[in-house]
Amino acid sequence: MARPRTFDCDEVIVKASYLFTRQGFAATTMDQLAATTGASLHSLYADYGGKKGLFEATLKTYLTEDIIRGVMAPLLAEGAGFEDLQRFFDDLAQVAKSGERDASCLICLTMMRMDDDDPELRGVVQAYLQIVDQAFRNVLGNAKQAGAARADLDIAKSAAFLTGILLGLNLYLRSPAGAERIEDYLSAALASLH
Amino acid sequence: MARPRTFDCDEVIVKASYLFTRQGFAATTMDQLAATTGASLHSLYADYGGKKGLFEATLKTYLTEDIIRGVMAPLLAEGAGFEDLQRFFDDLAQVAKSGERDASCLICLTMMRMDDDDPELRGVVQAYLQIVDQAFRNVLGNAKQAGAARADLDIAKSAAFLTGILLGLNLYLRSPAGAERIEDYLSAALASLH
DNA sequence: CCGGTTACGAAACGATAATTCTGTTACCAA
DNA sequence: TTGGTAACAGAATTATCGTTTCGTAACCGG
Repeated sequence: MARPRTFDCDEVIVKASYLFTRQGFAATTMDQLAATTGASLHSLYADYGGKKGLFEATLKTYLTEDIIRGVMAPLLAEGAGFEDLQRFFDDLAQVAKSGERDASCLICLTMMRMDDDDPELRGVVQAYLQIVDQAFRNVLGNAKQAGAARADLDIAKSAAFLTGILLGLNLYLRSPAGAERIEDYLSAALASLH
Repeated sequence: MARPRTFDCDEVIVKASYLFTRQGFAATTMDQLAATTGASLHSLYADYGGKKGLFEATLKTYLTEDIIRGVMAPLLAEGAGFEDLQRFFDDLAQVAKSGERDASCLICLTMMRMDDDDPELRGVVQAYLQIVDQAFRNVLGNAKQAGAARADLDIAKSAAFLTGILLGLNLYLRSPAGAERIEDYLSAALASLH
């Protein structure tokens, strides 16, 4: 009945996510977004209401797809244990070694860049922290039960610790610090749990 | 011989530092800077060449005054030991408890927000990381020598670890995570060194 | 008191970028 | 084929903000 879109809706979010992560919200223009996503400026406004709306949509998709279904999935899985945590950290170290600056997490970037107290963004960040905390609690709880961790391990405290380690990694990745430094950091963090 | 300035040069940097930390570089306007610092727009341009120049001057002053002469001084002092590190972390926890969002470090914010590879900013960030590393190495070295730390403690690795802890704290401070979470994080990090 | 130097204040400029508008084009159901 | 819907392209609009300019005011040595 009508002219079909010449772009893929999912692709828009993926490409936008890339741009926002690389350049940040402020430095990314609507023209760039239109050019990179393949959608027309008009369509972006029609679909998302504006730059902010597009950003929020991107952030939410990033949280569910990349975080929950992606990197965090192995830790959220039932029965995930210490070996999964080890693999998780090894993968992160691998990322650090590859030297990709835009490998850092879009939500962590948002955390650092949020100016005002935007309730929408704040909500996504909070959801992110909750998921991460849940994942670590899961792993630590299983490890404790399996005897892989100290019997006196404080689950809540250690989860908060690991969450902070993840946040620290994000900043480390944006810094001029070398990959060895970051590997040292991660291995020391993980070792402290044993 | 000429009309005297109606503002204090040092004050300009302090106030600018506050604004930049709170809102970030992009979101802070020259008008705000002029209004807050008390200097006229004209004078800001005359003295610093522009927004970027003012930011760089602010960053450098922040590094020397607030970081080197301020928070890091006790750890850089000759003979600084574990008890100084403990106090350092306690102070940070205290900051977290006070709930001041703008307590996070301007240089860490810059790290996260740097878009392009500005050599000027990159230099300051690198200097910051070096100072922090040096401080932690100093403390850890002294602690090891005094027998307060394990004899097999890897100084370089542990310093990289503590640096990451500091970075993580900065992100934690900007997040909606509560103060208890952050206290748990810090105490777990410190405990892991024993 | 005067002249020169410097800072102030406000208005103006120019560029960038978000948003809106308008005319045109592509599809598809009837 | 045709009419209607929806997307496209790009120009126009508007707002924001960094930067510059300019006339005025304040200070101080002589």
